[in-house]
Amino acid sequence: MDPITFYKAIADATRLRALLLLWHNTELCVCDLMQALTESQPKVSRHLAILKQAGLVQHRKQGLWVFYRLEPTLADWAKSVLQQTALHNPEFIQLNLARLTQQPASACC
Amino acid sequence: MDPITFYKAIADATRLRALLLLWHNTELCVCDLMQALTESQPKVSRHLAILKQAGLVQHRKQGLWVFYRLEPTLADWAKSVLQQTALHNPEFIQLNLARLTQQPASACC
DNA sequence: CAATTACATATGAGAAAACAGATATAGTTG
DNA sequence: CAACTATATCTGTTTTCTCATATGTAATTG
Repeated sequence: MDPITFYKAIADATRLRALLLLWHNTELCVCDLMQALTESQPKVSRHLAILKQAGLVQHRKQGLWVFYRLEPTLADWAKSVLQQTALHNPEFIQLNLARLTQQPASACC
Repeated sequence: MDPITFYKAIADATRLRALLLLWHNTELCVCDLMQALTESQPKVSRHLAILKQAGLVQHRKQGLWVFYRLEPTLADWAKSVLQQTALHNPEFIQLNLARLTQQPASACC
């Protein structure tokens, strides 16, 4: 994993929030993320595509919807960076996490 | 330290390389970095200004030249991120480090 | 079963904004 | 004045957003 590719990918609030939500929840569909991030569908979809392109997430299609999760083969140092970020910046995703747990996972679909 | 500010700052090859060089060498002047990075003076200077603006480095003026070092009060998680990056991506700064040690520190000034 | 409708997601186009680089120049210090 | 560093300006590139539309799948209807 090239560090610049990695850092460019996470140097955006929408993308970093999405990643940290996936760090907390292992698997989320696009509509979950739309709700948690309160962002439009095309915006979320596009940013997820960027994360996938960069090799940070993988996706799985199930019927009508698509579930994303962190790329399990992500380099350990990159995982560690995400973990540090998640653990020491709780306020950064607090609201988004709350919006997620208001609804049981994937209740939107 | 806001994570987006931090990651935007390091999501650039020149800036990340400069930071990692400072991680290895504690203190370097602009001309050291110019040599190690083989980049123009205005380019190095401008990127250092961005790093300083983001709170990642501090600088000290001594006579004619300016020495930069990592901001010592940088949040621990951010330091940890830089460390992970430095330790697990040796090839990323290998050449730059070599160019640095060819000359004794600040031999350029 | 065929056709239609509804739904979730992805993508394309175009405009606006942020960014990076080069050259020239300005400060500052000795 | 000479050396080192910072900044201004212009230019070309990259990002990002929004709106509209396409794709693919499920459910419904006749």
